[in-house]
Amino acid sequence: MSDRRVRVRFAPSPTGTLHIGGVRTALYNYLFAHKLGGDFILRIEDTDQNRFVPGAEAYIMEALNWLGINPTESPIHGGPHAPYRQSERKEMYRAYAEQLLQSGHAYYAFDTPEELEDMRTKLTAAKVASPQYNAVTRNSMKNSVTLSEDDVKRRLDAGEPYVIRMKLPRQEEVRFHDIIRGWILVQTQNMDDKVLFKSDGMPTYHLANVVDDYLMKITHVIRGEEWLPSAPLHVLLYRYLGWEEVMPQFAHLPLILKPDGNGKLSKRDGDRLGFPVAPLNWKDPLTGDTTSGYREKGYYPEAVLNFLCMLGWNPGTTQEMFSLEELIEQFSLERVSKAGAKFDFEKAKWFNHQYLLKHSDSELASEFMPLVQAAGFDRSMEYVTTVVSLVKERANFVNDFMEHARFFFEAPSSWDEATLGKKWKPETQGILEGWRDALINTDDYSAAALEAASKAYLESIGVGIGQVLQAFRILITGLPAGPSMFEVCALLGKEEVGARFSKALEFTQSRFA
RNA sequence: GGCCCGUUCAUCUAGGGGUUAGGAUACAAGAUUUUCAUUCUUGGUACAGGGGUUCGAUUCCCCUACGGGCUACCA
Repeated sequence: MSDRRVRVRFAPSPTGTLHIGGVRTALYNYLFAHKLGGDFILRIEDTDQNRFVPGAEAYIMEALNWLGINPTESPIHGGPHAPYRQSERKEMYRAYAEQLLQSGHAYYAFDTPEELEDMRTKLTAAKVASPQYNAVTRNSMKNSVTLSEDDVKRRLDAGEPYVIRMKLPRQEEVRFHDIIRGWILVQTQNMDDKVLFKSDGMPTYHLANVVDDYLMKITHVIRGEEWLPSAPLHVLLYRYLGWEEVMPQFAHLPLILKPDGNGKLSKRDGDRLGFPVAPLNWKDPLTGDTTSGYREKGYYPEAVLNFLCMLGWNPGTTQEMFSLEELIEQFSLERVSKAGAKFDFEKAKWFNHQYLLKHSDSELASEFMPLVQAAGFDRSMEYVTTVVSLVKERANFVNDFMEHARFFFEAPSSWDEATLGKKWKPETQGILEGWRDALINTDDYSAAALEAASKAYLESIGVGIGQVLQAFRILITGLPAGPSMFEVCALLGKEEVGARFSKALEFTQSRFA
């Protein structure tokens, strides 16, 4: 067992978007596999035909690809254990259910949904602590434990719908080791005879999962904590199938919780709180519901990975910024924390800002250029590069650039009157008109020269720059804050500065005179 | 309700029998930028509660509280 090649799998159901918690599970699997030189497998768990959503599988593939954590084996990459969709493996599960039937660890059950409902309501009414289909109650239900062999055969031959249930011992302790949580003990009296094989001929998660992990030679099962309660069942399945020797090791990850209130993070929280909980935009083809994604919001995949990884894991040092390569090198399941983590959207933005700042101005300009063009502006790459260098500090996303930089592309159509009014004094109009003239008469349009010319002018009339700088800014950009005004004017050029000045001064004249 | 898992600053977390309980984000103050942002400095707030064990518990054990997950012919 210990010398087996490490093989892990990410096994989502194609029921909609990939939730951000699922992305983290995929990431941890990926990191673990690469750290140990093993294989990372994507298996699509689509045994529930009712929940199948077209496009969901492609979405998962695209998301993993965007993040750069591609599997080595998958439905589209193929691999030695294909197929990797459970619906296409349907025929394989039957034999294992039969094996369990043979060895007495499973039985046929013919109960209708109404009968099951009945059983549960009766037990609840009788104040039974946990109503379940188990070693006690199965004796009063319609199954191959209570029915005669002939009766069972007759029903099967007649094509009566049935399921195959696991036959759990009445009282037995199941213990297994979880890499993150240590030893877990559960009594079979608290578990029930789970359905392994559904009446539609499909296995349930439990059977399919164990069979596939065995067949695909999975060595470590790294999955969300929501699976912890059924892990003992899986352990028993390995035992009854005779595979205990090669049973994978388990690692149940803590959940990602809502930033406010209680409960695990859900798709709805994203819309409610205004941040994405999915990697990519998604529109449900059935309901038409849309979910926004990190990619479209403007996040870098590296930032998402970095942020997600730190939610529930840490390297034991103070390092926070990690490349994928560094994560692979440093990751270990032992350092995954046990408690659920509340999602911190502010920190996610901070991470993106850090990654944004790591890009060079020319890289950022290339990223920003399509948005510039989409807004209908035609500027050189050189111009855009300078713009980007002036606004990048105050943006978390390239998508935010335009909001800070619009005035570099077109003259303001309005001016921040509230702020202007506060700063405005009777003499302001004259001071600014003089400033305009000074700048119009300057030929050297470097930021340094403009600063020198401006200061010389203001000094000559005995005015401190602080008294009029903000008004100046608003006249040129429309906004009360932004990059250095001398840099702004240098980039805009004499003609544009003069034009903006004149137009704005007309406005202030009529507005404040 | 039952079963299982968990609980260190507002949030993510480090630490793990003897520490001024550390870092990051957020927040606040100051410096720089005569703007904003960046950057720098500083600041405040945390071991859920109660019992043990121990010379000594945030750290180990038990109980309680709280939080979370599961409790389907869903995964």
